[in-house]
Amino acid sequence: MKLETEISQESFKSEYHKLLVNIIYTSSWIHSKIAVRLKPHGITPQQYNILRILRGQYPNPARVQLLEERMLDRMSNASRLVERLRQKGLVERTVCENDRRAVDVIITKQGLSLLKLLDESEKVWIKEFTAIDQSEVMQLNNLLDVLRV
Amino acid sequence: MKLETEISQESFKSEYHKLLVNIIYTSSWIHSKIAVRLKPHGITPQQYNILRILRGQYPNPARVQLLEERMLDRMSNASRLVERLRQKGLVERTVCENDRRAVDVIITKQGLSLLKLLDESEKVWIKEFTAIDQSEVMQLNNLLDVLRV
DNA sequence: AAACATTAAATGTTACAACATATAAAATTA
DNA sequence: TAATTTTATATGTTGTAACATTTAATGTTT
Repeated sequence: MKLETEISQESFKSEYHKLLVNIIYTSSWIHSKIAVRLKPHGITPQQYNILRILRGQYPNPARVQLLEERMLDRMSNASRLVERLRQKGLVERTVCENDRRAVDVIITKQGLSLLKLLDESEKVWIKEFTAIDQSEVMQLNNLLDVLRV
Repeated sequence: MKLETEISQESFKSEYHKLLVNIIYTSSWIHSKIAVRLKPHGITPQQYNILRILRGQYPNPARVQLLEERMLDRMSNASRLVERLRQKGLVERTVCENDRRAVDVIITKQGLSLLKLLDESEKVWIKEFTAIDQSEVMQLNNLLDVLRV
């Protein structure tokens, strides 16, 4: 749907100005759709992001540092997110043997089976995007990569 | 820059999967650039968003409800944002005469001149996006509108 | 008009982002 | 080796998102 309609703004100073708003708006649109899909499973998009990074490393552990580097939103809250996931039994934390400052985080069996469940729901969900075809998606990906210099 | 490099993820299940991540990542990239630009002026991106909506209505006031509808992030925190802006002297709140449940919010002279200042800094900032040309920006805008069915 | 429903805004709660600071362990240097 | 610096993580604080509930005013119904 046209951005102008969705946020009731008649015009933008330029197509560049519109693009910035369009990307932020679309991101928040996608984010909320993902949040709704995750909600019945008791995790948030940020926690989901962490779990997927951990699955990518499995069966090796990942340090908090690595999680921070790969998260979509930069910050130093990874240790708090890990703690919440630990309380839910989805990850385990062990102080690293050779470097006792570091913490090894590993996804549990329970975490892995939750992700498996969510893979299925994602498969169904992603089919919603039928309005846009494969070549247009590739164009979008390329243009976004160009935008971020 | 290529998304895969930026978040150290070698591959995606599909271009569609990549697109979702790409949009969220790019949005957070833009958001943080805006936040940095606003910081010296003591306001946040959300407060900036509210001020611009109010300027669009000026010299008429806007109700909290209208702000909520037009904000990029949906929620019911508009009244708290307005309160923060009021404390900074950037907006004024008056209980509406004909409907005493409603609140009229109007941007102050001080708010308007802050926006004027920020318009200048935006002009400079937006020139950073030279990697992408006008026609590509229009393509991106159209594709994002198509994506959001 | 009194009872009930609706509406506009405010407030409460949990999780998170961004940023600053603290803590403890390891690495480096004097 | 003792002192200093760096590194890895944790914690504290402010502002916000998402969601639920509350409060007060207005509308509607009987």
